[in-house]
Formats: sequence, C-alpha cells, structure tokens
Amino acid sequence: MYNHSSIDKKWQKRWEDEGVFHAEDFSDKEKFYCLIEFPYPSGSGLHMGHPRSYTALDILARKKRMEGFNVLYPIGWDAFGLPTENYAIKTGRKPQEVTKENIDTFRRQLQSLGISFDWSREVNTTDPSYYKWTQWQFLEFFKEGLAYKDKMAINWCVSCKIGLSNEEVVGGACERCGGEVEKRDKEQWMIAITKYAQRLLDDLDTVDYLPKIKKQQQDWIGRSEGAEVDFTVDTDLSGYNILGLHAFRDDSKEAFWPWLSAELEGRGASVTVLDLPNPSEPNIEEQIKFIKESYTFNEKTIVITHSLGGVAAMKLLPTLDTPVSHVIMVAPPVNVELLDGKERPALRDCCDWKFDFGAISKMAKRFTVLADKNDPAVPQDHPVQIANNLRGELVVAEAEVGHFNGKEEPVILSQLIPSIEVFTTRPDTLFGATYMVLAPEHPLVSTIVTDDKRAEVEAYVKAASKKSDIDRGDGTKEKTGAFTGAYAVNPANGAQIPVWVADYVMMGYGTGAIMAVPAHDERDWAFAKAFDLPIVEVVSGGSVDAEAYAGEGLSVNSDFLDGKKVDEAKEEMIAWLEKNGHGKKTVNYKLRDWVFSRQRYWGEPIPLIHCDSCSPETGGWIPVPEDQLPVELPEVDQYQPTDDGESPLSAITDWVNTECPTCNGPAKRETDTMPNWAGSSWYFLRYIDPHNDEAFADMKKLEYWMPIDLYNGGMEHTVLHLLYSRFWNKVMFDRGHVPVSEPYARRHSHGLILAEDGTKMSKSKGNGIDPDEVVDKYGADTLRMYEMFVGPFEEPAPWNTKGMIGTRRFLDKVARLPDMVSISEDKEVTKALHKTVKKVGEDIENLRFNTAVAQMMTFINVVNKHKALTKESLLMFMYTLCPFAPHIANEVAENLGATGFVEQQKWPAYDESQVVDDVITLAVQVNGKLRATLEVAPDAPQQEVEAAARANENVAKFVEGEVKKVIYVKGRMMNFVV
RNA sequence: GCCGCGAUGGCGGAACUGGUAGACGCGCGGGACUCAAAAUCCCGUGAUGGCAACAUUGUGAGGGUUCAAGUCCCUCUCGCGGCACCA
Repeated sequence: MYNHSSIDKKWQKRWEDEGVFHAEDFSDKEKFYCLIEFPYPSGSGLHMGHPRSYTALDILARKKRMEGFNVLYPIGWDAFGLPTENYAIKTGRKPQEVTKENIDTFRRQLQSLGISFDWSREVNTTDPSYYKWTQWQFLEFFKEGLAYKDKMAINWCVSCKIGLSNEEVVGGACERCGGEVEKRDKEQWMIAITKYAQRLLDDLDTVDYLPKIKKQQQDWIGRSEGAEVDFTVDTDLSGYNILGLHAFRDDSKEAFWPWLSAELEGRGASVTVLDLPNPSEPNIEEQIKFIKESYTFNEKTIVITHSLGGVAAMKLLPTLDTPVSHVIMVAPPVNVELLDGKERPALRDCCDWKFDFGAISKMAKRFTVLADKNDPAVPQDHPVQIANNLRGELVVAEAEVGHFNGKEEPVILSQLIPSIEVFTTRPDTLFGATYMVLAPEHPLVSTIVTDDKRAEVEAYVKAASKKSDIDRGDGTKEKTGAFTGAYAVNPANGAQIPVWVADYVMMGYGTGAIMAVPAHDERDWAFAKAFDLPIVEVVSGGSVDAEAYAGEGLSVNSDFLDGKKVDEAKEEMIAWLEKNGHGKKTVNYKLRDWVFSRQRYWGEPIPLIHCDSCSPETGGWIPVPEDQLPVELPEVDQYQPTDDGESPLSAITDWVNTECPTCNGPAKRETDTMPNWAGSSWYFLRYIDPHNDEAFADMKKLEYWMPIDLYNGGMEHTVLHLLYSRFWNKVMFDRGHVPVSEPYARRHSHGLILAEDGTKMSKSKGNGIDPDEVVDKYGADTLRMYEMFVGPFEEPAPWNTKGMIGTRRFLDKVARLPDMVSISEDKEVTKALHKTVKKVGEDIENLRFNTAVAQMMTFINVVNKHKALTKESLLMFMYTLCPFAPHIANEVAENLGATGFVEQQKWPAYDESQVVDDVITLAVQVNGKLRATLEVAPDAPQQEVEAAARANENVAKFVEGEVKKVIYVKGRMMNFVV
C-alpha cells in the first residue's frame, strides 16, 4: 500500500510551482487546444461525472505534451444562472458570495485530481472583466441587426417566474423545475439565429463530430424543402360599396385607386373615389361637408383612406347614424413630426393628432389600421391590425416617385380579398388538397370567418389558446377544429375548398397554415375522417380509403402531373406555380430565433439604453458606449423575481434611470439579463487571451490557437450549447473578430457516470458518491484510472466502488514494481512492454481508455509472472502510465533516480520488431468447428501447417474421407472442409 | 408515432476489415503464507455431461448468406437517447 495522500499533494504542488502545464502563446511547437465544457459551480460540489471527461482529455493533453505539442488545456467557471440565484434567495445571501464559495470548492476539488489545467488562464463568466466582453459581443449582434425586441407568446414557468426558450421546455414542463409552463405575451430580446440556419447546417460538413452529434444538430435545424403556395380566399363583394378617400398625392390618384378599383370591381363591388378638396392645407370641416354631400353611407360601405384622407374620416365616421362595414386606414398620419418634417398649421389646428381609434372602431364592424408596428403613436393595445413598415414606404417617402411598387398594395387588397399562404413539402399533391387549415393563432382567422361562424370559431380559438403545449401536442392526437365558413380557391384546379381552424396546425412552423391533402398525409387523413371531408387520391400505390398513403407512386387525378413520379411531379408543380404566380420553391427550418432575455437578476445585464427621443429606427434602443462597459450588475439586497414578470433590476430605480448616450437626456436601462448560454458561447475564445482588457482576445493569438482540436462534453449539450456557440463564433467571424468560422474541429462526448443502482446520481435519491471521499481514501490516481477503465468513454457507466478497488490494486502493484528491478528481463516482458506502449498510444488517440488500462494491467501481470524487469523498462512503463496516473508515475520515476517531471520526458517509442510474436496460436477447425490449436510461426507456409494439423490426433479424428477444401488464413486459422 | 444507438458469463466490459467468443477487472470457489486475521501470491470459474482427454451447446428471439457470423442481410422483442401533429 503506497501513501497516496502525500504523493498526490507533493506532485500537485510541484506542477503548480513550476508551471509545468502553462501553455505558451506563439511557440514554435505545434499547438494542440483541447477543451472540456467548463463546469457550472453548483453548491453540491464536483459530481463524479466531471472527472471522467476532465481525466480523459487530461490523458490526451499529457501525451500530446510528451509528444512535443504546445498544449492548451484550460478551465473556468460558467457561474451565472438560476440554481445559484435560487439558492442565494433561499438562504438570504448574495449570489456573488455563493458563487465565490462554490468556485473555491470546485477549484480545490479539481486540483486534488491532478488534472493538467493551465490555471493561469482560469476564467469566470460572472467576473465583470469577463462579462464586459459578453456584453460587448452582444452589441456586435445588435449592430449587425441580429438582436431585436419582439412581443411574443413565450413559455412562462409559473414557479421559476422566468421566460423559457422553446428549448428549455421539456415535454411541456420546465426543464429546470419540472413545473407548469403557460403562455404569456412578453417583450423579449431575440437573436436571429435563423438567419444562420443554412450555414450552421452546411458547415457541419467541415468538422469532425461524432455522427450522432452531427445528426442532432441537423435535426434541430430541421431543414425541409418544398413550396410556398398562395390560396386566394374566395370573397364575394357584391353589394358592397367601396369609398376611397383620396387626399394629397397625385401618384395615388393615377395608379393606386384605379388599380384597387379594378381589383374590387372584379369581385362585384362598386367603387367610389372622392378627391378631397385642398389636401395640403386642408380645412377639415370643408372636407367633411364635401364627403357628406357626395356620398351616402350605409352598412355595406367599406371605407379606405390613404394617408391624410384618414384625418377627415377620423372626424367624420364617429358622427354617422349607421355603422359601416369596414374601415381600412392606410398609413394614417398619426405623428405630424414624422410626416415630412414640415409644419402644417392647418392640420395642426383641425386635429390634435391623437387619433381616436376607439371611436372609429365603434362605427365599423371591422377596422384595420395599416401602419408601422414600431410607431409609438399607433396604439398597440387597440384591436387594430398593424402591418410592418408601411408608413415608411407610403407616406414619408412622399418625394420619391411612384410608391406603387407592388409590395404594399397586396397587403391592402388582402384586407378585402385575403390570400392564405401555405408551406408544403408535397407540392405534387396540390390537386388532392381538399380543404385548408389555419392555426388558431393565425391572424387571418378573424378576417375570413363568416358572421354565422364567428361565435363558434372564436370559442374554438379561445379554447386552443388556453391549452398548454402538452395538451396540444401530447396524448390522443384526436383532431379538433372549427369551420370558418370561408372558402379558398385551389390554384391548381380552381376548386372551392373549405378553410378550417384546427390546433393540429402550429403557428410557429411554416406559415401557420396548411393545404390539407388527406389522401397522403396521416394527420390530414384523421382530420378529414373526423369531420367528413373529401379524400382525393392523387398518388397511386396506397388504398386511401383505409389510411393515408405517403409513399412513392405515380400522380393520378392531377391533370398535367398524371403519370409522373413524386420527385418529378414536385418539380413540375413548382415550375407551374412559379410561372402562374401562385407560389414558389422555398426552404423551411424548424430552428426558431433565440429568446435571449431573462427576467432574472443573476445574469449579464443587456447593455442597452432606451431613449424616447433618439434612434427611432431601433425602437429607441441605444448601445451603451464601449468605454462604459461593463454595465455592472448592481449589488443589492433584494433581487427576487417579481410576480409581474419584470426583471428584478427594474425595481432598482437609480440603476435604471440613466442618461441617453446620444442626447444626454433622461433614459432608462434595459433591465432584462442574458441567458446562461451567453457566457458559455464564447469562453473558449477568452482562454486564449484571458487577461486582455483591450479586446476579448487578441487576433494574433486567436489565429495561433483556433480552432479547438478536440472539444468534449456531455450529450445534453450537443444541441443547444453547441449550436449557440457555433452560431456566436460565426457572427464574430463575420464581424472580423475571430479567424475561423467553425470553432470546434472535432467534437466528442462522454457518457454519464451513473450511481451504483444504474440510475442517475441525484441529491434527492442520496445515491451520489463524493469525489472528495474517494480521493481521500483511494487517491486521485485510483479515481482517474477507474473512471477510464469502467467502460467505453462515450457510453454511460454505473459507478462501482468494489470495481474501483481493482484499479487501486493495480496501482499498488505499480508501486511495488521497483522491487523487481533487475539487470535483465524475460523476452516476454520486453515484448509485452512494447505492445503496451503501442496499444496505449493508439487507444489514447482513439479515446479508448478502457482498453488502454486493460493493456497496462496485462503488462503488470506478465511482469509479476517473471518477477523481473530492467530499470529502463520500468521507466518506459512509467512514461506510458503517466497520463493516466501521473502522481504515482512521477513518484516511481523519481525513486528510480530520474530527474525532472515525467511530463517533460518524451513519449516512449515502441520497437516494431518487439510487437510481433515469434510464435502464435493458430486455430484449426474442421467444418468451422475448433478442433485443435497449433503453436506455429506467424508466417508459416500452408504445407507445413497443414501437415502439422493433420498429424493432430483430434483433427485427424474429424478429417475422415475426402477433404473438399482447406482454407488457411495466415496467422489466424486453418479450416478443413470435409 | 418517427429517427438514432444498443442487447455478450453472477456483474462492468473485451473481440482489428467476418477467422480460437468471454481479454482486463469485479465477484465467487479452492489453495499457499499466518497462531489467527488483513494484505499478498497461486489455481479455477459461460452452461451441460465426463476422473480426465474431450464432446455438446452458447453472444436478446426467429430465419438467411458463408468454409466460417457477436460481427453481414431480413423479421421481431426489449432497453436507452433524441424529436414529437414540423405540413
């Protein structure tokens, strides 16, 4: 029994004192950057799983150093996040303190394992000198137009009081606490990762990841090719009278109104366009009088106003006796300053510029405002329809010639004749589309629903919105839905098909609407059966009365596609759609934009300031200037999450209130913080230059070290963390801050260490094993070796303390080896040694540590058999063992008189002639069954072997009569076929 | 439901490109040393039959290809992981 405690501490101190593992920037040696996922320093201390990954890469790092590489093997702390914050709240302490304590524990525990980290490069995501650069990089996203704020239905965890990204909702429940998740509308910072979807997919071809990891990335991005198809809602406008109020712009008069009239008259409407008098200096009373004299309003009236025409309408409409059918205001001039900068006293006098949308909406069955979503003057909470960026084109660009550009007009027209855009991967089945379905959240639902169906549809939509994702996605998959009363036209054959609302269609994918082809889609088939909708077969090969058929076949009932194979038919149909303006080829991704806001305290503050009077183009958001970074997290006593879902930071008024960096006026800080994923998306860059305060890392150093040669981590991070960090790196690459577009040249993953009962180690089950105890009782080398020996690195393995004792016995045998040192050794020992060096070296490169350990055990067994080996052989073995059990290897080497560290020795070279056997055991089979074994030279000629085999009594017994064939595989076996 | 991976002694696991299945370790049985124990060392250890040599059988189940299958092909069962009405 050797004394592991003193040996462990002695060598750990020496390594650290002499900086043996410090990586050198710009060395002449070839670089090797190996990376483990840095730990989250939780309060429960190091988990048994951590040493597995860290030791594995430590072995590789140590071997690479001995092979002459300049190795970077760094460590740090991913320390922002909920568990610490929750623990701090519970114990009434500050997250800063708790974090520091946890890190100290983790550091001590990791150091007790003798991992060859370069501790001089330690990073900590919660350190202001680190998150300064996280914030800086966020601003790079912002400047690139990749960060935007959007109101959206988010997943809200009721118990954590936190918004969760889709990725953090597992089976409809919160990933962290397992609690209930509901939908809530919240303004969130989003990052447009979807813009990088294709590159994130394509560049997987350039990296070496485990196939299953690549596949998970691909599946998550979820690319599918297909077509976008437009279905026009069949709208009958006969009996309606459209009243256009024209003011102010001549080009509208010449182009817009005639075009609109033609479109609407084709649908049976009559159109009246009134030229309002004196539009640029209007007298509103005069205009109203003119309208009243020229036109009689009734309930079939549809009012369309354009720009300044809205002013008169706004005053007039609330005074009418009868309500009108519909009012559409296109870009009403809701904010005079934004109009064109010109003062218009006449307008100002007649109107206070605060449109009373409420009064108008009472006079119209439907009321639509088409205006800029971001215009603060447009009341967002009012039930008006908001379109994007319309005002910019239609009003402000007054001086520009010809606003009639074909981009905005369809939006206007679609208010009266809506069209439904769908995404399909099967355009070849368009002739089989017998109905359509909108997601309950689809904005067109309320537009197209007919009056007699409105109540029913509204009730259905309301019920759907209450359902959680579990109810919608899980369970019976029984189809529910409601008919809107509206019909759309199938562009392929002109057929009228009913439009339904059903929750089996998701707003989040594609366009939120589908064409349903029940004959060839399982879900559509089930829905059609449930609601008795027609099923039309358009691909032959199945029996669509019994079930949907999604296989190969030839098109039928499909006019010009008939007789074509699926792939061919898809192409033809896309060509047809494009030619006739009904759609086009498109690609869709499952990947969603990244919800980047958290309403919690313990995270990086988002470094933006909101000013009411500056930067309207970004919604008033202004980056904190670089020289004011980092925006430090204020240390406060109260940081509990709020019930209303606002960030705790919003309550700290003297932090929130600040100055606008642009105009120096009063402004407010953004109070949301960043998600945990932020700091971990780029930490590998900081390791390269951890103390730089001019940049997150020096470009020259990045060029030297990047990319990472091997990155190892858990399978649980192979989707999100890997994707986010690849994306983050690509954005930095595009902005010229990093030299490579893919950060990880090779990615591997380790299996979990399970508890002795084969389940996950967990606090609640009390089945955890404490690394401290194991190190204390058995030593660091035992723990390291056991975790390598326990099974294949990438597969989960149950902990077994008894099994670990076997590796300790092995190390005890190692400690006794010096007693056997002698001036000569048996040939078998020499051969075993060289074989061991060869196999261990190869196994390390292939990350097959378990068989490397087994080989070293075999070697010891051979030595023990002969009880003698030379000092040189023992040293050579110590060099081979050192990556696995560095403490004892160094100790034994030192006791043999070696100076310096084993880590500074050269990795041993094996002698090729020593790894081949002089004599091998050859299997002799008869009819494939083993009958004897022969000791022969590996390259013995067939004749000789055959003679020896036939001479064998047992073989001869079975080889009676004619031998049909003799198969001889040199060095392996001989088979007699009789 | 779909996709991926896996299933080998009492246990964790080996087995290159189809060529002696069970390396290595744990456990178990026997023995040596010891007054005794611990530690250490030696022998044995898939199952069945046999004193033994050896024979039969054996890698989740069933079928196939091959001189030869844990390994390749088909069908199925179970387990693990991922996705989950993704149009």
